[in-house]
Amino acid sequence: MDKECEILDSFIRFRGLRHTPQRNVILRVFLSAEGHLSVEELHALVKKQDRSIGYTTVYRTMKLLSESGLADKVEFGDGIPRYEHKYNHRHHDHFVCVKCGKCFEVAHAGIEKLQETLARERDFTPLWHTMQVFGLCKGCRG
Amino acid sequence: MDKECEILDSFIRFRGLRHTPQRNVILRVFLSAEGHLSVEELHALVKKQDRSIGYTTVYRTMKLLSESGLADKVEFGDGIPRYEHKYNHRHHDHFVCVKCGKCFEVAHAGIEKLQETLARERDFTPLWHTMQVFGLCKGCRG
DNA sequence: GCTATATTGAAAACAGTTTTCAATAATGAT
DNA sequence: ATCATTATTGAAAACTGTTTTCAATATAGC
Repeated sequence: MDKECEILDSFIRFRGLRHTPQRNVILRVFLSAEGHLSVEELHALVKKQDRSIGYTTVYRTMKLLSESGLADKVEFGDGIPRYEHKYNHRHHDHFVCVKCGKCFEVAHAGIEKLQETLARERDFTPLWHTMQVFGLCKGCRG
Repeated sequence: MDKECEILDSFIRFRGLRHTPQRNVILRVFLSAEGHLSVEELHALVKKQDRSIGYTTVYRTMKLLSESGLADKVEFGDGIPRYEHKYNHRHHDHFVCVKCGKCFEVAHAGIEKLQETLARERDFTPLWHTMQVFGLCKGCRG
């Protein structure tokens, strides 16, 4: 968490932006929360720390965290973007249960390799990718 | 195209819905268009055939085409869902150029296999998946 | 043709996000 | 510390893509 604060810190300095208590609160709340959070969920958590922080500021700050490489915006096809931690987290794909909504993260070098190969065959330079597998988790299959 | 009309036809009958000229026009326009079309783009094409058809009807009809298995809704991360042909088209992944927006379709059995394996290892029953690789195409790399 | 009701298009409502704007607050210079 | 500059904030308004509402219309079965 110290490291992440430092990253935001230098990003803010680099861009000529300013430190604010709101940004600190939002970063802290985001980092201490697990899983994939929508802006709405994040705002609800943030308000528990400081009810005066508006959702506009959460939107703006999450954009900032994305740009600084601390957060990653992911989409699971329900139209609601969510944010997950990015710093110190290897890239992974998502297995989403269509019944309970739970989401498993899967990192596998083979997939990345295969994508690289397919891209190269088509003279395409891959920069990043997203993959979601939708299905039923163990508990929901019965 | 005859086959697709037949599919919509029986889907409409099966569901107790009704045939309308609007639905026919929209299906025809969708089938004769190439690539990945947003509702807005589709509506523009449809209006060339019949200016009285509203965008609401295009939304409703595309939902119908999806449900009947003729169309597939795909998302490329820019927040604008697009539709592509589904009937007689094998599942494929998308390579999207982040500069020019062009989109290549890639079908590869290896990826599906790998996904199956990973899913099974996690006691997860995969139903469908989407994968997008973002990068630079040959022309845009220079 | 007649009836029941699905469909239509326009407008309104809606949801999530972004912009606007006046008030506030952080930063660097003094 | 004080001041001047200007980034930031929160609320409200605007915006965008989509869905719902509703009265008018059109379809399908009798």
